[in-house]
Amino acid sequence: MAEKARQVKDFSFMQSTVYIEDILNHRANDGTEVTLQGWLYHKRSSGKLLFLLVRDGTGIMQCTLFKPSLDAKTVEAAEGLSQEASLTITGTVHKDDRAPGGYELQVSGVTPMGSSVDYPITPKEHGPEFLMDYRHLWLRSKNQHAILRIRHTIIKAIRDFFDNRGFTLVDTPIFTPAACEGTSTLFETDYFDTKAYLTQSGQLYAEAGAMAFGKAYCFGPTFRAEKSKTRRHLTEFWMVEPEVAFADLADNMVLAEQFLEYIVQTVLKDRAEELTTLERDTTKLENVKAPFPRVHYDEAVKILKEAGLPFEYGNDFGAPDETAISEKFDRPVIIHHYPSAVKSFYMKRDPGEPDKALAMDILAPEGYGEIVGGSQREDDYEVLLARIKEHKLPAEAFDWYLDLRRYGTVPHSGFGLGVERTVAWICGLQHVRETIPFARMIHRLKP
RNA sequence: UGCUCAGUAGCUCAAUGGUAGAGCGAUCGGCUGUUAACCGAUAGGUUGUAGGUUCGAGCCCUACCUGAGCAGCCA
Repeated sequence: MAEKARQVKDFSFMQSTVYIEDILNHRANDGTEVTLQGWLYHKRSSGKLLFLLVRDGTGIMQCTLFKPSLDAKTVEAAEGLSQEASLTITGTVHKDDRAPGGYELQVSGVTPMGSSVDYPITPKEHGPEFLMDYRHLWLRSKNQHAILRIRHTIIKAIRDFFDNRGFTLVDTPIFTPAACEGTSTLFETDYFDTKAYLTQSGQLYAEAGAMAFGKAYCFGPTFRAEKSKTRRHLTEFWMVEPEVAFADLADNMVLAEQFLEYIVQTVLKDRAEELTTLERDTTKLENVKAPFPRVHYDEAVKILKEAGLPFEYGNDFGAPDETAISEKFDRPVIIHHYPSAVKSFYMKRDPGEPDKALAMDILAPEGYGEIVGGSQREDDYEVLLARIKEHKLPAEAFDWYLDLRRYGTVPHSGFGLGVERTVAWICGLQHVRETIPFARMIHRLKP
């Protein structure tokens, strides 16, 4: 703890202010006078006592005023504060078990800053639609703090994982000249009198990165214009896509399972408090350790048949199918060798099973569905060109992509992980809309 | 786009076809230890829109608007 305190001190840049987390983490001593700057979270009174709950983004501190021992002006200022009004408050730190967090501030002075009249979000219940309308204010509440801090940790874990393994970050473009996969509906924009589309995947560019750096990854927003209205879909979401030269499907699966294990174990270690706030049952997350079960498509179909689900061999799995399969396992499950017909043009087919692609998806437990999709890529120029034509894609748009096969082609593999679905799963949320600060959905472009 | 459901006070919700209500929030008052405090009072409504049935519609019917859940698409 002392080590941590020193570290924070060294990086401090706010000379005049103490943060609430400093007090709660015992970095400010009992009996010292401090000044906090923050917002009023809640107010309660009991006769001559006034309790102000002040938040500053790092924590919540109960501030206590005994009215008779303060001047009238200070009391008036404190009583005039409403929910989410901003303030500067000075007082003495006291350890008190009756205070939430074990510490409170015995107030000597209050200076109101910005007023807050009729703050829309009250401490009681609200519906999701109302809260999403006030998302810019909803971010101030406790559960949203927990979710977005976990998101922050997941994103940091993603970067650390690849950075520590010698991957190079290759940022891929958001404006693209054509569909990456040719399937999804894309957002179209006017680009100096020609059409450009918002990217639905950085993968093709990440492949160029892998041929340049051996191990590369891209990480950025992606866009899908499908009119999806489910708890698993956003029109704008973040995806990380590693791509590795000389890696085959088996290597790809090992990378993906180690990656997911690292993310989940990092969150369990660094965000235990936030998971408690969200009342997440962490026993199911503790299981997330490699190796994950590997299930061939044919086996997965057998599981569905045994479960009595109506499923036609050769189709891709629907959401209820994915749930049924994932329920059979206590950790994420890797499904591989999907029928080539239901997968993208760039996925290499297995020479031993020509109707199957060297593809793999990872299904998260507890019904959270597909969080990873990946494959070994087609590395043969002629085959890839034929596949582009089969899918009726404009070959001229892919000339640069074909160059990757023309000049020193190698076997290579990669996958994409959806950040919001991962956050929803780890946090145990019902809907991905809370996993990103400002969600974009078919009926939501604001705030 | 299809199926299902919903729309009543600022918010969350009640109200057999028969006088539109509660809790929270707001405002005022009370209480020296509150923990989503508690107690008392006050204000707050064109029941999503338009039409229809009926002596009478928040409730029944039709259309429309808005949104949600599920499906498809996918991460």
